[in-house]
Amino acid sequence: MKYFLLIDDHEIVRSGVKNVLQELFKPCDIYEAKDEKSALSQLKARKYDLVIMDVQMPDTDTAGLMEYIKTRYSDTRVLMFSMSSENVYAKRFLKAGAMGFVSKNSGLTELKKAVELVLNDRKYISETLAEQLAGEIGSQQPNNPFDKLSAREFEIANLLIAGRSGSEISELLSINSSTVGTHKARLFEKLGVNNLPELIEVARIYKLNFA
Amino acid sequence: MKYFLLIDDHEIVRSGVKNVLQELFKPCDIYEAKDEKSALSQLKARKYDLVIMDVQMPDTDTAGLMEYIKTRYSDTRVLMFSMSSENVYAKRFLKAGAMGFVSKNSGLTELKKAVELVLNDRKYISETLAEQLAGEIGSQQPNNPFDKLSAREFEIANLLIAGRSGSEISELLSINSSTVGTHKARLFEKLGVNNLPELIEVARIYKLNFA
DNA sequence: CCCTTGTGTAGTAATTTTTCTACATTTTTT
DNA sequence: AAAAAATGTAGAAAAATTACTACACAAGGG
Repeated sequence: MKYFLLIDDHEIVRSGVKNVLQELFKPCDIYEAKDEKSALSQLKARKYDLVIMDVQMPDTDTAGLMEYIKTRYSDTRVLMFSMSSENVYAKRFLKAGAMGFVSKNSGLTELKKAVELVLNDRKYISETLAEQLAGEIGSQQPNNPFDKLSAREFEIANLLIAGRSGSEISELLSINSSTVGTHKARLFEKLGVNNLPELIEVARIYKLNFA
Repeated sequence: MKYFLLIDDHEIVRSGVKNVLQELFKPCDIYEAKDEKSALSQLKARKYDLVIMDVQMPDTDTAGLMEYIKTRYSDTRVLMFSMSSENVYAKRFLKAGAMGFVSKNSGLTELKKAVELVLNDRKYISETLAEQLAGEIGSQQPNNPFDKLSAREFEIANLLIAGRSGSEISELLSINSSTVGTHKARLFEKLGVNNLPELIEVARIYKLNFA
């Protein structure tokens, strides 16, 4: 008999995941929590084989909650689940001890696979994510991707986030605007983002203090 | 026998909604579409009593799709479904002819109620939304600056926030990129912002959801 | 020490975006 | 209904950004 805990603020999503699990593991108990508070009390109530948690929930520090579960209930596996395809989240949670990461795009088949693997104490990550992570994980990577930036790149990242245009930055720093472009491309590459909103998102995730 | 069509890019959500519908209407046929293309072909294949569609799907002009359904299949009711709790979308889609609007937060009970009402050709809006709508009627001015945007501007604002470039938007909406530029300038003006980060910030403040 | 890698810097060409202007429709106001 | 304002659309020109490519120099590893 398997025990599951679903932590997600959307009842409809919980319902969807629940059906998948019930179909997969005929005899199983599935508990639900719609916020941090109920998650905590559910965790206290019994032991779980697997916790499936949404990465983004309002008013909830999901990263913190995950780490709490890992320390407090170390033999409970955690599978993170995201409605957004942001791999940015994935890296962070995997490093923090999650056993797997499933993004919304990855349909039911993938969810099933992930659950099965994780229950067998094997990690699960999607193929595309695996590729991106290859080499990165294990090696001593800074936990904050902004640490990978050079001083100049970091400076420019901040200005970009503050809404400055390339030409403004070029003037402000007295360098050619092509140079700004080069720095921008390199920092985007290092952070694994493709556009400004993504940069802002990553900055937010890592609590980069920008004015 | 009722015929339903679920249009949502998340398989898990479709699965969740499907279960609710099957439970409510024992004999019913539920078809699914994960994108615009399959939605169109499913629509052509048979008549539906109700289409339930997610407001935000990648590479899909959901507003356009909804209007298409309303003109092409006028007796098919459309219930919009949103992963975000925001009324901003609701008002727009209701105005454009949707029979109801359910946000993801509003659990299964509310979804059921909405489906039942709409199938009886009655409109559905959530209580909280009704309150806000009522409040705005009294206090002439909109409490959300995004209400000042036209449908097109709003659409483009969302795409911009989602990280789409002008040229991508121009392709998606099949309009000239100059047109996108014009809309962008006008919506920036209306919202009083000067650049993308500011737009994102305003959107965040007013809890405009974006994927 | 030399060689590889990372960083700061630009030039040029190709694209994209911005600015301005314009105009036909809607929509609103009077 | 007539007039005025807002909207959706785009063309042309100007400006900015991106994509490459290149190169000097500093730091680190062998």
